[in-house]
Amino acid sequence: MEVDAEELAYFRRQALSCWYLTGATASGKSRIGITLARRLGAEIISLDSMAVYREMDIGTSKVMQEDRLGVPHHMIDIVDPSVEYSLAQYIHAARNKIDEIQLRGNKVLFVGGTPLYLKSMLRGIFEGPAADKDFRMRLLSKVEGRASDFLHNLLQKVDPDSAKRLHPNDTRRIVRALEVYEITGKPISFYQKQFDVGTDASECHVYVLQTPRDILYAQIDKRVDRMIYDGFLDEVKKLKERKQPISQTARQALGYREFFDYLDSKLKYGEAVNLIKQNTKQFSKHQETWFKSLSECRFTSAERPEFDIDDEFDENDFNEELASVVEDDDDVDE
RNA sequence: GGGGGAUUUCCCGAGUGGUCAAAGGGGGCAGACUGUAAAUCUGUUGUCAUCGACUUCGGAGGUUCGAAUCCUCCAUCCCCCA
Repeated sequence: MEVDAEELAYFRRQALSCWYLTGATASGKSRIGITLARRLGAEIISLDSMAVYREMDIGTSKVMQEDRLGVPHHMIDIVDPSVEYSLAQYIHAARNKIDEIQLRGNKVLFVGGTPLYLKSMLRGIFEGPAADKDFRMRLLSKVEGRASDFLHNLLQKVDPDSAKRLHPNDTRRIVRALEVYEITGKPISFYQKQFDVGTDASECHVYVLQTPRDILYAQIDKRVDRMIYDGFLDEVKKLKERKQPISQTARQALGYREFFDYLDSKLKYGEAVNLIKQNTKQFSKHQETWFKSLSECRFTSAERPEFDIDDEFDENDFNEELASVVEDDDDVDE
């Protein structure tokens, strides 16, 4: 369970050999990504915590096969919605994909907007224990009727560093920290600290598409309306009617959780739709905060993206092709 | 036409004489974040400003040392009786 420095270095090198295209939701990553991938001769690995789920297409804005213009996409539709997919599973699978693609002689372009996955790809993940449901149940059953800082106090005893770092109300992280300590005998802070060192943006290819807030918000509204027009609610109904219920993780995806609440009569239809828009905007802000905090990121306008590609890359060709792709996309008939 | 109830800071909503720039929630703004992450958690949110000062609780007056809170009139909305 020790962190192997050599292994860490290997994965860093591997991660930095890839390209990354990210940005807030609805900033146009997918379209630009396909064009960029073609320029680079890259295959795309989706960097998205929800696109891994099958049967969740509309609400996750998956790029459908016919729109991929021949660029292979990976890490999409790889698990059943009943599965609790996790960060670590993603990272392990993505690393294998990188090897696979590079062995084929292709480059790798990550495209997606899950910032935690981005950070974990770039900086690594510790080989800690998986979530332990039983442990968590046992722990939480002890909490009943205790003071609100009960868990925090427990953590204070075994892992003061983490206790200091975590707010007493941050139950989720406190539980995880206790869990790691319980299983490994070592504080989670011991494992985590080596991943706080970033790489300078000039040494990697991590591009963040930026859109002015008001424009982005308008795009979000438009996109949500489009999803609904495309049958988003039916998609959610089907998920609700499955014999095998969808996982907690999948259920909390934006748009899905609001429509589930609508279907459970906890929200009126209009309320649900407005909430989807609002929550999506909040999410985009959250993403923005993440990107700002990562030293690896280079920011470029989503309107006219610029990438640092040396070999015979023609910016004009790129923009032209990009324009044609975007055009195809936007014909929303009522 | 008569009787009753409302009007609070961006929104909802507490507050019935001082401890009120005004609870709580939402939204906004900012931040954290490594096995649930499209999740979760935190800070902040009248104005200017260092203490502090100034302007706010539909409007206008009044009572009081002191009012979002009491009185009068006006405006708007709601309910009940005609």
